[in-house]
Amino acid sequence: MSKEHINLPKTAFSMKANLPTKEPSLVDYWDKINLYKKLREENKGNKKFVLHDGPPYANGNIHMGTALNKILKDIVTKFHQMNGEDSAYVPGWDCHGLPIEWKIEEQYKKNKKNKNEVPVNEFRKECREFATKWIEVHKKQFKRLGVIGDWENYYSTMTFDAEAQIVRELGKFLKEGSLYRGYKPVLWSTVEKTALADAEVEYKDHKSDTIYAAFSIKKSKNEKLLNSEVIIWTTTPWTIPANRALAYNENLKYVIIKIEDQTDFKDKKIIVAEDLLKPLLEDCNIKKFSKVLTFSGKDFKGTICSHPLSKIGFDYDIPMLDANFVTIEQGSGIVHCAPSHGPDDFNLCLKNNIKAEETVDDDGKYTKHVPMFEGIHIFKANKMVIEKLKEQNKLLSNGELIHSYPHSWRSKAPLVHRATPQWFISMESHSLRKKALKAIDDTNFYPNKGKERLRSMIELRPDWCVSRQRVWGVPIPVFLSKKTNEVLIDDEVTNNIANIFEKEGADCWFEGDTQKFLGKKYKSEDYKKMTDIVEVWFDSGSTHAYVLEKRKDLKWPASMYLEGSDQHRGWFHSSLLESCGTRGKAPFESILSHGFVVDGKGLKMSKSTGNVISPDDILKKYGADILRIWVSSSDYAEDLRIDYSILEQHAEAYRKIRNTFRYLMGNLNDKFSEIDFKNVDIAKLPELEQYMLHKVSALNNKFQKNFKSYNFHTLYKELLIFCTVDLSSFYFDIRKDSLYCDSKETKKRKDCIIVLNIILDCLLKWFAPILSFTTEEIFKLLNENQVSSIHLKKFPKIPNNWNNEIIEKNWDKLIKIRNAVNASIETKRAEKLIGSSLEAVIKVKLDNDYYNLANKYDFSEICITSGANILLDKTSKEEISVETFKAEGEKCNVCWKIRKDKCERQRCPLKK
RNA sequence: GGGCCGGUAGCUCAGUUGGUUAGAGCACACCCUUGAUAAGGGUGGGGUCGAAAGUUCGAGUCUUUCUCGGCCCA
Repeated sequence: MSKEHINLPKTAFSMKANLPTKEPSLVDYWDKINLYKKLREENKGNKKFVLHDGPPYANGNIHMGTALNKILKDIVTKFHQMNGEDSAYVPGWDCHGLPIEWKIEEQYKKNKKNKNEVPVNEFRKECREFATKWIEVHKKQFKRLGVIGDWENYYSTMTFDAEAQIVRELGKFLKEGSLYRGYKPVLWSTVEKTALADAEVEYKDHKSDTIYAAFSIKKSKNEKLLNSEVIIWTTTPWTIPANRALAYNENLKYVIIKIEDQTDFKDKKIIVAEDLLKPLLEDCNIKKFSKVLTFSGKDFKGTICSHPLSKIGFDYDIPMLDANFVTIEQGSGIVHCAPSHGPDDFNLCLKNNIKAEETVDDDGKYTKHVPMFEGIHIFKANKMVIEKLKEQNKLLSNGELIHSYPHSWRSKAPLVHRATPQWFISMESHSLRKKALKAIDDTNFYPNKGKERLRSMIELRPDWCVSRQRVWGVPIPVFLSKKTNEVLIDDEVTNNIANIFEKEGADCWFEGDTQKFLGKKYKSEDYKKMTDIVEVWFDSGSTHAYVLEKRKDLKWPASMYLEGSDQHRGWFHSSLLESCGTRGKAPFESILSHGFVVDGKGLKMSKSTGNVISPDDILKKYGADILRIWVSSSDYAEDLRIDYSILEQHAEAYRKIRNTFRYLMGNLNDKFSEIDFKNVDIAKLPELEQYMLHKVSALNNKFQKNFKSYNFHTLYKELLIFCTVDLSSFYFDIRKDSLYCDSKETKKRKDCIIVLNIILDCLLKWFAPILSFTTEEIFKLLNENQVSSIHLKKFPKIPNNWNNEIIEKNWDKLIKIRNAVNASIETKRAEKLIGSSLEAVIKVKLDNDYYNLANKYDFSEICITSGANILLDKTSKEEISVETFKAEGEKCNVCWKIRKDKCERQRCPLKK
């Protein structure tokens, strides 16, 4: 019997995927048919779902984190799209800011160019070109991942309309009065000559000089303290010249000891916290001493010291102030305060009417306010300070300490706190904090823990410093009166500036003509133009204003913001504050945050560890669909592990899914016919088919549930299990007989074909948001003449009557019998009695319950054996017991069953 | 250093309000098949639930401490 007489599967859908070569042509196809535009046209008027893209920084190739983020966004967008919503996605880029500026400066250094000699706008132009270049690179890389979006009309923070709107937004804070000019120590880089944002600071080990220095007590209400020296410890000796106060904690106990060693301090009385005496004695190598007095910190009240360098120009009163930030963790229990060089110091001094002044300039050199040290760089001053203290007999000891210290993320240079004039948005003056906390309450978080995370940050954060002393960004559009030094607040001016920016871009701010910004109302010679720029978090925090509000295809607020969990302090945070400050509400209805990509062991990826995998590596080796499976199958609420063995595993799962599709298509001979689900006469189908449709219905319910809660990894797993367990090893295996051997006209086979069509249809749609390439490859094969896309389709609507719990219950039991049969067959197979299950005949003994159900079914079909006997066994204690025998007779060349008589099929070659 | 989150089979994940011998898929091993064939089917092994202590009749689940990892902050 030749094989032409049976219907073997035939399909053009290859088993081997070849994704790395096939996928790029599908990207081209989506471009060619202009898929994004089609999606918008076909969904016009539908309920909008807007996932607002958090702009990646236009700098450098994408990494796994970016890929994860973009794929997740694309999956969410596609799910909503196929759910029947108008799910617009407009990608954007963050362009201003220090990293790009730094890149250009690096190029200058290479070419021996001096930044200060280059006109500002020439420099800005280069920054703009740099960002533009990377946007194009990113665009290609994102599209390669299968991300569908409005790539032609993307947004960026550096377009003229964005720059203009940022000015308008800032103007709202200015007008309201919550934007104020303050004077605060900020973390300052003397290398980049700028204040740094929190996000721009890295903490790493640094070797610092440490000193124990002595401040003589000048005046005290407590006579016992007189003639003693207060000891302070610091890791920044260079701040001693800026010292204006000492801080103690009134809850601590202090002790006066008299030093008896033969040193400069012989016979001197020093004061330290009692709990820190022991380590201090060791550090300072003090062997002989006597305790003079123990007293409470409260006794310091009103005490005035003199500066240790008082005899050489530092003739200040140094008051002792109570502060609870003083602890016994390290040091001496008394902290030296330089209000210009530390936030705690600054606040304490401010409270006590001690003003911070400019003690260090932009470059890190002491100013004229610091006698003796003027012009010296602070990082070179430690030695001098130590020397001078020694000369003045005020240095108890000195040493070195390696500790965690803030550094610039770009230059890696150590940072300092430096008091500078800065622009702040107040958290309190107009209840910004309160509004933001309320807005968090009104937002849905996926996962829920994000809510607490954002809330605790908003609760604690200080006023928002929005100014930077750099050039690549949006200028802070403010004028100060030369006479009064007051800020000019006039809507007309702000709007005028914005309108000019809209036409010319923000570059014109740095050109000579100041009058054009002031208009006719004010004279340029009366006003000073500010040169600070707006920090980039304000730029990106305002995207909702110049993207969501401005574009007709989008909506405000966004349906969702979706970013890595670090953005609780970043974009989620700044967008929330900006929007609450200007609109009183959050610019998002929900926030989805995902964890970080780590290696297979859960460690963070880094060049030095050598565990970095780039998206490009994966695309070349596996293809984007494997990467997309990795994204969907991982729990994004936690960190996501990736390495080649994990990818290999997902590639294996992909092969199973691909083969499931291949089997479906093969048996349909690539002729897919769209079935109208509503019109399926389900009652007329065989029960197995009814059961499969019930499975489809149940899966659909899970699918909907998991999609709505954004539980993609559960959703994917359900789909995968359906393919492997329900289809491949069960339904396909059983129906192989009918599909291959029955003639195409038989009802049984036709009914099966209907179900195969339905399953193919559903699986294709369900998988489309995840396996965007593979489902499109299949869709194109099945619809050769159509200029369409699987991504234009909607999820299937499953009729309610497909759900059939009675059949489910029954078949769960039948499958239990089937499993028992398989186990029995396996024992005979191990004994080498039989090979294929078709060589077996089974005898199944069942208890009453099982028998009443099972005797209506043909178990040779369900278990794929050549014969089956179902018997009632009232005596046995077991519900199910199975015996397997070797089938006797001849093998039918068509159905491969072994039997003594002719089978029911007409083509059976066996004689009667 | 502080805050938050997390650690369940080799991998990805389930494990309801504490309640029988801790589950699934994949991977692995062995067997079968050669009419889904670089496929398919069957059977099976594999976990002191990060560690320790505690609460309890009973802990993967609650408490404490430790440890490892991640993010954020200093």
